[in-house]
Amino acid sequence: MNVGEEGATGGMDELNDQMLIRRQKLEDWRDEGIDPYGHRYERTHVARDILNAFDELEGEIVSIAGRITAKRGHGKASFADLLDGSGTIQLFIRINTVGEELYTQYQRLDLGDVIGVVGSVFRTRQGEISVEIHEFSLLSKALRPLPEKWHGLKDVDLRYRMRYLDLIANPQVRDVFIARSRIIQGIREFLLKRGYLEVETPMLNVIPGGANARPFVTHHNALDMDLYMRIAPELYLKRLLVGGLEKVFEIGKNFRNEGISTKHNPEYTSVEVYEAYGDANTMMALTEELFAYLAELICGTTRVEFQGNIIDLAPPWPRLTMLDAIKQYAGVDLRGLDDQEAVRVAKERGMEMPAGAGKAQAINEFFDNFVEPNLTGPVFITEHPVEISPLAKRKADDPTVTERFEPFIVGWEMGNGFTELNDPIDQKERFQEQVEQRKAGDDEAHMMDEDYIIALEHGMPPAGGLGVGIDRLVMLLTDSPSIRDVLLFPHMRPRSE
RNA sequence: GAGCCAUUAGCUCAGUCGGUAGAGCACCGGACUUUUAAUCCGGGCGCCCGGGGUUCGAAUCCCCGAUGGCUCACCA
Repeated sequence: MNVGEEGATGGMDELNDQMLIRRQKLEDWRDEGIDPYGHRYERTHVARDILNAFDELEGEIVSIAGRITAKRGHGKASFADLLDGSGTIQLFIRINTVGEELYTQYQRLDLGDVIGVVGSVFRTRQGEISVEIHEFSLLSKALRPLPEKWHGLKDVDLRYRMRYLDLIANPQVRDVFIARSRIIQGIREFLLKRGYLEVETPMLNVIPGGANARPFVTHHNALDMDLYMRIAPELYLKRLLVGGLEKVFEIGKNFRNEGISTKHNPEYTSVEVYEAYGDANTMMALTEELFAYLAELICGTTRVEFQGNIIDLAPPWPRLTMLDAIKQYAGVDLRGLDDQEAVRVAKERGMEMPAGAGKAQAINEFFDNFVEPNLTGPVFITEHPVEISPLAKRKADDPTVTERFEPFIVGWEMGNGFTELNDPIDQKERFQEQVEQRKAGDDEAHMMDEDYIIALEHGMPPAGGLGVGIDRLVMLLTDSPSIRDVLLFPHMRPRSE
């Protein structure tokens, strides 16, 4: 049995009393020659139109449609609430106006039924803008009851598995997903306006690249070969830079075969942006402007409230190198230390360092443990060690670190960007190091991508690149503490037994 | 993967010391022609997450499992 057959549902083969009664009503409609699953319905207005333009519409005949979410009967007159895509409006019906037959049919309607209504706009004694029903059509008979009207649907398991009920019962949930849509639209408009070209690259990869992550494996039957779901679009997008598409971006899903948490879902949405002849600084400026633009768009201000804290996204954001950040938050200066010394200091501070670990790993550990949680931000963390940045260009005056940056806000890494490595020989060596790490058991290390090296060998212009996790951005701008709150259908284990 | 917590009616939740199941909403019957968590009268809901065990007796105690949440780990 799966959830579609239990929980809010009560089972396919076990109909509870309410479901039996609704099925009986379905037959009653059919017996009267009425198809309880109607067809197209011409609407003149949605609920919000009527509420907004009452002065012009008072006394007018309108046609609306939606789901009945409440009924308040008074004998020979009744009220109901009708929920459509724009909101809720009250319905009113009187036996004097519609006659006994239609009134009886109205009384048979259940909460959850979808109806179309033709009626007149008026305001009740209590002052509520309403539509008095002249006639109505049953458009869809609901065979299962709605969640409770006052407390809504609270069970998080049901909210995620049966998101449609969540959307009906909890209006603020709808607002989050409307905001999500506007954010993605905002990103697209922001980039298009600046001359970036939107492209699509493969999600089925022969070699997954562009990130350190375990991929999902799938299989192509006709070719009889395994393929990987992409973990990032990066290497394809940079091939486009080689091809002369100088400013490109892609919005889409990435798939990572990793743990699930309040900040991680196996499939998530990112935007990646590349600009030829730019560098990390170009992309940091772009990031600041983009985030500030989106905050204004969604929140009306760059001062965004997240879980009680105010975060000001107005540019410019401070920049802090990884080593300076560690010095500041951990009180340890790793600058000038060699591998052995750095590892020793890390161990002294209680971090586990695997055999063969060097300064780069020590820096990474210090950063994760002491720095990251403190980065309320916004702040750009820069100059990551070259070992953990295999696609980023080395800093001109220090080849041990890269021209890389990560925007941090509320302690989360919101993205990643750098001056792109366009030296094919250096890139090949970096891949080779990754392959060694893979052999040593790191299944998140990169694979060798010869085809990508060949592309670089044709000459890729110097460029800046940026990736932003859109889900986390939506969390930030909608004050949502869990990634599941911004994914319509977050990944859930199937219900067994 | 580990720890903690949760799972009882369609939904939201109570359930005492282990004595065999309750409330509100929803539903059903009745009253009510401007209510809005409508109101009033009457009614019955159930695989107490699943499986074992202890016990005369288990929603309750013990063990195993499932799903979810949080924290940590993993992970950008």
